[in-house]
Amino acid sequence: MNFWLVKQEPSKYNWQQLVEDKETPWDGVRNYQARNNLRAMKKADAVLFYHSVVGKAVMGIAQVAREAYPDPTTTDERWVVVNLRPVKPLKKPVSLESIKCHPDLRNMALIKQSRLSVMPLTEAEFRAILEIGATSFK
DNA sequence: GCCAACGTTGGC
DNA sequence: GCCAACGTTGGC
Repeated sequence: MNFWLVKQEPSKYNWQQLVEDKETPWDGVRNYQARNNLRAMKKADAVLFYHSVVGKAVMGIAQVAREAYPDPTTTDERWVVVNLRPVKPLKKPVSLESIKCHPDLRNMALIKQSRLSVMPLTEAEFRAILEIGATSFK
């Protein structure tokens, strides 16, 4: 299993909407690096959902329900989406501030490359965030 | 609202 | 292929 983090401004699409939708295509990615990460996602990979700009916190755990396929919101064949499904919310959202304070998370792409919207995590990073969020995950 | 970081575009 | 100009993202 691989570990990922996706981010979105909650005013555009947020964790609560994902919970209500049960499953959603992660569309609109228009950046090659992020696109390549989407392509590398495998079914059942774990994906943290981060709210950027407003909230600035990891809200919950999702999983890949469907691997990359062409983005239905464009005819441009360069772009792809995956489907995400909510797994569980974090007991406590993990703020950007607390991520920055954690010694094992200082090298996360979230911090080093703040504009990237889809990024891989190491398992250690994934586990550390769950620990801060007081949330278990098998 | 500002600005740094970064990506894209287009002229040469 | 280089680089200036411009646009976007996202933290502060």
